[in-house]
Parts: sequence; C-alpha cells; structure tokens
Amino acid sequence: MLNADCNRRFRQDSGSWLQYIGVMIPSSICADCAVRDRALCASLSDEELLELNALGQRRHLSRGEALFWAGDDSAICANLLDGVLKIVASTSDGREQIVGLLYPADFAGQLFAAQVDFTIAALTDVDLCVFPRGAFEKVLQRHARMEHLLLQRTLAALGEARSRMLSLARKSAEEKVAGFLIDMTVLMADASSRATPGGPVTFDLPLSRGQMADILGLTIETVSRQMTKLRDAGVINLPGGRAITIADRPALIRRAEAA
Amino acid sequence: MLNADCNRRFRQDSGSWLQYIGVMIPSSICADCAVRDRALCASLSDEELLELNALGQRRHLSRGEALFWAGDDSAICANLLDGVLKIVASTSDGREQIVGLLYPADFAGQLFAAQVDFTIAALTDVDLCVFPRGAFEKVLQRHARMEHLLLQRTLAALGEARSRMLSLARKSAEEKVAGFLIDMTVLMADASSRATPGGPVTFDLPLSRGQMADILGLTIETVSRQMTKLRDAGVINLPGGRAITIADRPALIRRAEAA
DNA sequence: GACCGTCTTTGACCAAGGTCAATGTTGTGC
DNA sequence: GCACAACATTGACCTTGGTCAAAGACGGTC
Repeated sequence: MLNADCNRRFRQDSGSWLQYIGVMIPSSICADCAVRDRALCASLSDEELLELNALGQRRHLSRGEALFWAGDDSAICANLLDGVLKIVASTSDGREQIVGLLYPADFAGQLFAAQVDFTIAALTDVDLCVFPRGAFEKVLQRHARMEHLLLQRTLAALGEARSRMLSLARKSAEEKVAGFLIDMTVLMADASSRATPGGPVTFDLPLSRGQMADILGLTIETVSRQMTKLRDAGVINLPGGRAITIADRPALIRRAEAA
Repeated sequence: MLNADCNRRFRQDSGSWLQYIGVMIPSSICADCAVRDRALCASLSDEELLELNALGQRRHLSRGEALFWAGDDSAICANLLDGVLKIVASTSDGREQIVGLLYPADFAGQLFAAQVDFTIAALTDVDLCVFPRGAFEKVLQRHARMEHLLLQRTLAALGEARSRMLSLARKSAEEKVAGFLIDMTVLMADASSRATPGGPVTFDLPLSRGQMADILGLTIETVSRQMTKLRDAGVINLPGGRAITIADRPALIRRAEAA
C-alpha cells in the first residue's frame, strides 16, 4: 500500500549520488510518510531524515497486540503512523487503567530508561515506524530542534495527565462520561458531516464501553448506565453499533461540569 | 537573609577579569545556592550560570500563598530552593486535586504556554529563585544540556503522574493511604535516626490530613479513619501531632498492594 | 440463515467511601 | 496558663458506583 511506491521517491537532493540509486534509495519510506510533517520528524530536513530512515522499520500491530509490556527492557520506541495505541498502567493484581492514548504522529516509548513502566498496546489495528531506543536517543542528541519538539509534547502530555488526575479523583460518573463524549466530538470533528454548526452531530465512537471504562476509571456497567441515562434525557442518541448522535451539545457540556 | 546581600552581586560579566573581584564576583548567589548541583542549573558551568544569575530573583512564599493561579498569564517560572510546593488542579465548582508536589531543586512553572493550567501554592514556607518565563526559555534554547535535563525531568514527572492516575482511579482508600505512607518513609529516609534497618521508624508527616486527602483523592475523614485503622492493626503508631511511627513496614507494604 | 463469540444493557444487591455533625486534640498568641 | 483557631477523630447515615447475574444485540463465519 503506502509502501508500494515509496521506493520511487527521493530521487534528487543534496547527496548528489543518491539520484542514481533509483528504486532502492533509503529514505523513500519517509518521503511519503503519512505523518511526515506532524511527527517528531517534522523538525528534520529531508536530508537529516535520511539518518532516521535508515534506523526506522515499519511494523503492523493487530488490535489487542502489545508493542511492549510494563517491565520489559526499554529497547524500542516508535512513531505512530495510523491507528490508536493505549498506554496502560496496572496493579500487581490485575486492575488496569488507561493512562494515555496515542494517535497518528504521536511518539511511543520510554526514552532514557532501562525498563518500560507502562504497557503499550493497540486499541485498533496500527501501523508504526519503530526505532531502536538507543539509536533514536543519539539522533535526538544531535538534533536540538527535535529534542525541543519532544519536550513540548512531553509537557503537553503531562498537562493532560494532570487534568485527567482531577477527573479520575474528583468527578462523578456522569461528569466523566459526558466529558469524554465532549472530548470525542472534538477529536472526531472532521469525521462528522457537521451539517448545522451547533446542530446534532453523529459519529462512531472509536472505543468500546470497556475501553471507555478503562479510561474513565469506571466499570463497563456504569459507563453503559450513564450512556442510557444521557439517551433517556434526550442529550444523545444511540442509533446502534458504536454510533452516537450528540443531540444537545450544551446540555452535554453542562453535565460534564455539574457538581 | 539570603536576599540581603544579593544586590551587591553581578556588577560585571563574562570578561576574564572576574577573578580579581574576589568576594564580590557575580555568581555568588548561585555559588552558595543550596540546590546549585541538583537543580536544572547543574547543567551549566559556573560561567554560564552568570547569565541566569542576572535573571533570577530570590523570593519567599509563606505557607498557603500561591506562586500563581490557574488561568494566570504564564509570566514566571522558578527553581524551588527550600520547602514544598503543591500543583493543584480544580474544577469550576471548587473541587480540588493535588496533581503534583515539588521539592527543593525541582522546577516550577509552565514553559511554552501563554497561560498557566494549574495553581502552584506553598505547602510550607518556601524559598524560590524566580525567572521571567520568556528569558528563561531563551536561556534554555541556548543550552541544549539544560533543555535535555528538563526533558528528563518532565518525562519522570509524566511517569509519576501516570502512576498516580492508576492509584486515584483503581486503588482503595486503604491502599492509597498505606502507599502514601510508604512513599513518605522513603522521602523522609534521612529524617529518621533509623536505628535498626527494618525496625520501627519515626518521623513527622510533612502534610496535614487535609493535604493528604487532596493528594490521594479522598476526604479528610476517610484518611483519618484509615490512619486509625492502621494504628489499631498495629501497623503504625501515632504518638501525637504529625508524628508517625512505622511499626511494621512489611505489613504496610502488603496493605498498599492488597486488592 | 443459523450459530457463536463478543459486546452491551439491565436489574438486584451491596459496600466503600462521602456527608453532616459533634467532640477531642494541638499548638499559638496574649 | 488561658483562650482561640485550626486540625483531627469519631459516629450515624446515605449515595454512588461496584459486583454478580441474566438476557439482549451485533458482527462475523460457515
């Protein structure tokens, strides 16, 4: 697919001999990468990218597969090309909490650590660009702009984690579910045909009830009950499957913030 | 106090004649800084430090005072010299959650952001070294090692935040309190005379019940009840005031992980 | 189209922890 | 040494959300 005609790219540029290599030249993967200008790599020039290209390897994970498990050696890191990954923390007796989600162009992995503290697994089928951690760190060391970008992303992730700490610890089930649905409408903004701005919007939830529960710190049953409650109140519709219609956005927002 | 003689410092800079100034050389503030080699500044040579020294300003906060409030312009950042700061997230209707604590040598503030997302306030009396955010960012830009150090700290903070998300969402009150006490014994390791290794250890909790509740996502009453329960079970003693004796550390650890 | 596994909904019940209120304790300023 | 404020403990009660169990809906496969 995307890879199929990668090999033709990148035929000209500063390394003058490159153009003669034809089909097999190195960085062709990156040139047509879906996230070329949104991932960390965006901080690199086409030329600098060659280095990473040599290190990176495409990899596919099917829904449910793990990239690595908490406690594993921190051997690899990756850019997410397509799909959704979950970052999972778990207690020794098996209780789990999703502590983060990763979307295309996000960076996955734990740098500067011998072991990995959280499991990362595929919530949907996923395509990755995987790097050996050590090698990636060295690239980072040589490219301050890239490290800077990573710092900014890490700061953003930290802020998000802290906001979610507030939700997990202090919000009611109703607030959590309503807030989550609001977040999803924002995230899925383009997925909807968005007829009237402010009017009802329909889209498919990318997550199962169980996954929502894992994120919100609730149980499947509670999530389901809250969804039903919102439907009965006319705030949302559930036409079937994973589909959801936001019928009354202001009401949903109110419920996301109610005491 | 520390500030008293600051004003005499730093009358000249990078020129080689520094050595002739004797006692009055610029970076003396930094030179005798309590956290000189543990804070972000540790990444700078004495010479590079001059630049920061010119920007930084000592500041004291009394217990309860805020460094800034969520929503404020992100105008300043700071190194914590002494005391403990809390990072607080709160809902619009006033529920609060402590989402992080800062100890001496930690960095406080939100870089690369127009506004600040969380309130930072003093849990004890506090001494800070405050910088204008913009200026500090510029220094950061010029010193890759410092930015690297900040990245590492931010990554560590992110990992801690995620671990705490698991606690907040999935652990029982007993587990939370026991786990918190374990954390405190580690943090206060030097405070105790630690007679027998493994034997009972006594120290003063640096936090009130209310502050513990704010951290653990519980109420004051629940924290108090759990403490009483642990005392009645012989796991800890509460000799009075904020003092606590860890009588049976293994039992405490067991309770921190029990389902 | 029947079957099977997975996901979802719903109900009955229960327990953990929150709320409200009263009482005790500690420490500080005068 | 007293008075007061802040903090801590304890009790009675109640709400939220978890647990267990059963039934329904959906999506795929043969």
